[in-house]
Amino acid sequence: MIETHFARIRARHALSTEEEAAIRSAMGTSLSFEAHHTFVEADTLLDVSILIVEGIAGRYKDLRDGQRQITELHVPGDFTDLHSFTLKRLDHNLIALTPCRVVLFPHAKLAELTERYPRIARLYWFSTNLDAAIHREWVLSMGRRSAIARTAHLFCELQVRLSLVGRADPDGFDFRLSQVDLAECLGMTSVHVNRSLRRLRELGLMTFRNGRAELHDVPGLRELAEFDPSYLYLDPPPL
Amino acid sequence: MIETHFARIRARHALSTEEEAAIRSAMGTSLSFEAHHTFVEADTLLDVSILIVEGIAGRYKDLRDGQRQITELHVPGDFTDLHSFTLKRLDHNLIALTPCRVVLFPHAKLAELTERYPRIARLYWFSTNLDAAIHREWVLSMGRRSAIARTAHLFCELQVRLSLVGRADPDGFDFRLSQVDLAECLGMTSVHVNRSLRRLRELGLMTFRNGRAELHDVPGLRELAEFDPSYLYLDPPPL
DNA sequence: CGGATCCTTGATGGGATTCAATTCGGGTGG
DNA sequence: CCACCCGAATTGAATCCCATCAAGGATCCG
Repeated sequence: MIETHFARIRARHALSTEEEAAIRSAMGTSLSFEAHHTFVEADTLLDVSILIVEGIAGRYKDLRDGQRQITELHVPGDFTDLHSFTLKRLDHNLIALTPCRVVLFPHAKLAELTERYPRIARLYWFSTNLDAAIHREWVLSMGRRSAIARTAHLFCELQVRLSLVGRADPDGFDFRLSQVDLAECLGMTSVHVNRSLRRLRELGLMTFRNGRAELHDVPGLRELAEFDPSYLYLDPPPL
Repeated sequence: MIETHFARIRARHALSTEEEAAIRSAMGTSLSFEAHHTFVEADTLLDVSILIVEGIAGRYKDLRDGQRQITELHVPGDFTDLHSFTLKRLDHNLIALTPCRVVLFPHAKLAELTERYPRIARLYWFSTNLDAAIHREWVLSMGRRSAIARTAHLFCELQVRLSLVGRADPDGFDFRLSQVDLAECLGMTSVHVNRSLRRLRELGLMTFRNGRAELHDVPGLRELAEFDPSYLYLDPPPL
């Protein structure tokens, strides 16, 4: 059920079967959310962290006038809010962008787990630091990349992250978000997302249609986006 | 010497004198950096984390054409790269934006410290999660706030963070960055930073000149920026 | 088949960049 | 003491990327 979680960890660090069993024993309730359901609201006190088993979720913040910014996407195997273990409440909301199945990890169990296994504590600390690295790359995208490069970069990132958990091929992946959702990730309007996607299609780099991304020219896409996967820490020294 | 660090921690959590002493005992060498010196380069293997004693530092990434994006600013009392303790190398560079005095904390000492004092481990985990929260707010700024609101927001954030360590009054603070530096924080050109600052001055909200920010109307500034300090977690439940 | 939702495209406008020139302030040395 | 210089700040003009506004088209589903 949470094999994707172990795949994600093992893409970066060794994990013993004992550690794997310990993590399993910290699992709590399973739940499902419909698409577009905000399942955690900012400022709510939390006593569980949520792991995605299936589906795509996002962290987002709104401005008064209704403008929304998604600050990170989550794929199967990701904790959406492991950081709530130390923060206790979140500064953002969590939404299911597609139908999602999740597993809850009670903070009390995580406390036991991380105290008994300091190495797991470090692995999970690493995991939240990886989220921060993704945030930094998004700050760079928003601040300095053009709309088309930013769009390309997002798909490059997703291709890598989804591959780790067996949800992408080298040349494409299912991704059932609307162009409005993408716009909220990319800090632009859905109209301009549409034009950027058209441009990427015309350049022969990729198509995104009917909830599926086809990457026709990954090197070209990465070149345009200046995508360097090192921020995803796929080859870290042992922890 | 690292009183600002304890002030920063105690603004959010209790810290016993024993814990304080333990942290002190993990201190290593002191160093000074000149302004504009990049003191950590991306992808270098690190075995120390760096605490700022005096000065302003920044995390930044560059694109090929030389465009630079600063993804976070650091003030006295901050670790610039506590996350290198689990990441081992960084996905970004660290630069002294003003002359800086720092203290090194060897990772070996941090490992001892966090294993002996699990609560300190949680406090430091919290600290890196706070960096991520700041990143998220910057993503929102870059993606959805106008140039003037983004500029105002940055000064609101700095006023709060500097106040915690006694480096700001309610109505202003020293801040010896150039408009080019600000542009690299804000994802815009220095020309437009200049125009945004003029607008803020004309609106009677703040002035920034000669390395000093004067906040004439903090409520007005916060209103314009839609600044809500909750992402800085100044009132978290006990850890 | 009608309605909802999402996608697509065109026309127009505006906020930010780009390019360029001028001013300002702080040093430095003749 | 002042001419000179240099980096930083300031301002104007032209341009461009992206947003806004608006209208049609596609797809799906009850």
